Parts: sequence; C-alpha cells; structure tokens
Amino acid sequence: MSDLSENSEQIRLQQMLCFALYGASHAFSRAYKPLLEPLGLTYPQYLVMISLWEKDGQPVKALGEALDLDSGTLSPLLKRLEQAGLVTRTRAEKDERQVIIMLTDKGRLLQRDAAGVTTAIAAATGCTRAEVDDLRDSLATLKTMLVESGNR
Amino acid sequence: MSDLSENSEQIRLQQMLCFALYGASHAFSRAYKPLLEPLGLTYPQYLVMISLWEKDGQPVKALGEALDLDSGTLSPLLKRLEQAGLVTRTRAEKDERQVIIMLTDKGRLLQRDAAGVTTAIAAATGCTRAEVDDLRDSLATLKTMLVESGNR
DNA sequence: TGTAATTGAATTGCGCACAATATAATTATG
DNA sequence: CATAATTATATTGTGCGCAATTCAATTACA
Repeated sequence: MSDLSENSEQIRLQQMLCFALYGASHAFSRAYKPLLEPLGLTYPQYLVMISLWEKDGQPVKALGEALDLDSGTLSPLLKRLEQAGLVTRTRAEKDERQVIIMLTDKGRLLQRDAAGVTTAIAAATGCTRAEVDDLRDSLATLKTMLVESGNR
Repeated sequence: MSDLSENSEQIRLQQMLCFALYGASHAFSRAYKPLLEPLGLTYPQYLVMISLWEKDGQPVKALGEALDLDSGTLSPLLKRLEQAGLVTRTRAEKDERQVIIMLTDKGRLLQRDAAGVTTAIAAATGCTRAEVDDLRDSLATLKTMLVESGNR
C-alpha cells in the first residue's frame, strides 16, 4: 500500500476542506470587487473601514488585532486610505509609538454609500440568515482550533 | 434612522460571513506553513502539486481551471516549481500554444514526504470527518452561488 | 538612574491574486 | 487562401499577506 498514485491514500483536491475554503474566500472577494470599485476600495480596505466605522480612532495595533493583520500589511494599506482622503494618521501624544487612525468626514460619509454593498452580497450568497450564522460560527470555531493547535 | 453610527444598521465585522471566511482561510495557510516549509512549498504550490499528483501532464489551462487561477498567477508559480526541480514545462507538439506541466522524479517522490501533512492538518482542525464534509459542501455551494450571481 | 528589554510602527523582500496587455499559434471565415 | 477572430500563455503593474529587520519610544530592572 505504498504506491500513492494508485490507491485511496491519494489526496484529492475536491475533498479538501482547505481548498473549499480557499475557493470560497476568493469567490467572496471577487463578488465584492465590482461593488467596492465605485467606492474606490479594495476588499481588505473595506474591512478596515468597517472596523473604523464601528470604532473610530483606533491605533494600528488594535486594527491589526481586530483584522488579524500585521503592520507589514496595514501600514501601506492605511497610507493608501490616507491618500484617498478617508483617514488621518497621527501619533498619539501620550505614547508616541502609536499611530491613531481616524476617519475624515469623507471617510465617515462613505458608510452611507457602502450600505448597499451588504445587501447585495447577502443576496448573492443565496443563504438564509440562519445558514449564514451557522456557517460563520463553524468557520470561527475552525479558525480557533487551527490557531490553538499552532500554539503547541 | 439614517444615523448609521448609532443604530442597528451598523455593519459589524464579527457577524460578517465573509470576514469569518477570510480569517479561517488565512488561519489554514498559516497552519500549513510550518508543515510545508520542510518540503520547500508554499500553500498554493502545494495545491498545484496535489493537482499534478492526481493527474500528471496537465496544460497550464487545465491547472488554472482546477485551481481557479489564471496564467498571471500560475506562470510565475510554475516557473518556481521548475526552478525547484519538481516539474518540467514543455510546449505541446500538436498545439504549440499549450505548455504541458509534468512532474519530475523529484516531484513525484515529494508526494511521500507530503503524506504527513494531511494527517497533521486534519488533527489541527479538530473536526470529525462528518463535520469536515458538511462544511466543505456548504462552502462549495456558497462559492457556486457567488460565482453564479456574478454572471448576471 | 542608567541600561536592558519590550513595544508599536514602518520598511524590505518574496510570493500570491488579478486586471490589463502582449504575443504567438490555431481556427474560423469571407 | 488570406485575413480576422480566438485561444494559450506570458508579462506588467498594483495590492495584499507575512516573515524579518529596523528604529524610536516606553517600560522594566539591576
């Protein structure tokens, strides 16, 4: 049973959970693309904006923890959002290491333009609210498991 | 009810399915990283290798369809696999536009080294076989829905 | 208090992911 | 048969995602 090319030990792409996840994740960002393009946002930028709409004035560190991204990803992304006039980046006075990200008026106003994106995506998934909730919770659990097993 | 900053219309990152997917997908590739590093493969390269272990001698186009990737992603990736001595890239005689990707002996042998990766990841997810199957099928359906709604 | 350790952000380098474009080979068509 | 349309792959440019490094600010501690 050592000839992998001719028996059931063969790994099949189509039955791998990670591959399904990989494909669904890409499908999502492709679905978002035409909706976000009019707003001038990429998908990761949109996630950052949502985090800021939830809680304005976060330091880069906090955004990184909320989105699970490091400064190597966030620093240039935030500079692009600043270039676009959506956020400001200012050093905190009480701790000059921190950079506080704050929405501009333009950034705050963009939330209204983005309202339609959510409903359009919800419709595109074709899922009921309960299905979405179940799937989301399963994925959250899966992520937790993967992260925890990595810490051992 | 138009003040989005103070009511329930507010989009919340933690309740978004796409964000859960985004996080779980990244968690997976982080979990794979230390397992694939000894093999000298990145996660997308590993997926390409699996596709080739399933079916050797595929043209770039077929690999792209199997993995849902275009030549802009695959061409440089395949060159790196060639550099690593895992595959060969040769023009098809009957249609010189096609480039056929074939495993080298080294590429075929790598399948044995990769056998442990699957079991390690399966353990890391902490999911039962049934849970994996359910989740995978839900994600496949979701992807189909997103792709189809994009074609309209 | 002075030095060491830690922390927050930015930068560099590499590898996807993907749109847009280019090029060459093949096929279709007038 | 010549030319137009299509097809397969490669290239270029932009933006993540992440490891590794750097730097300055802060905190710990000898």
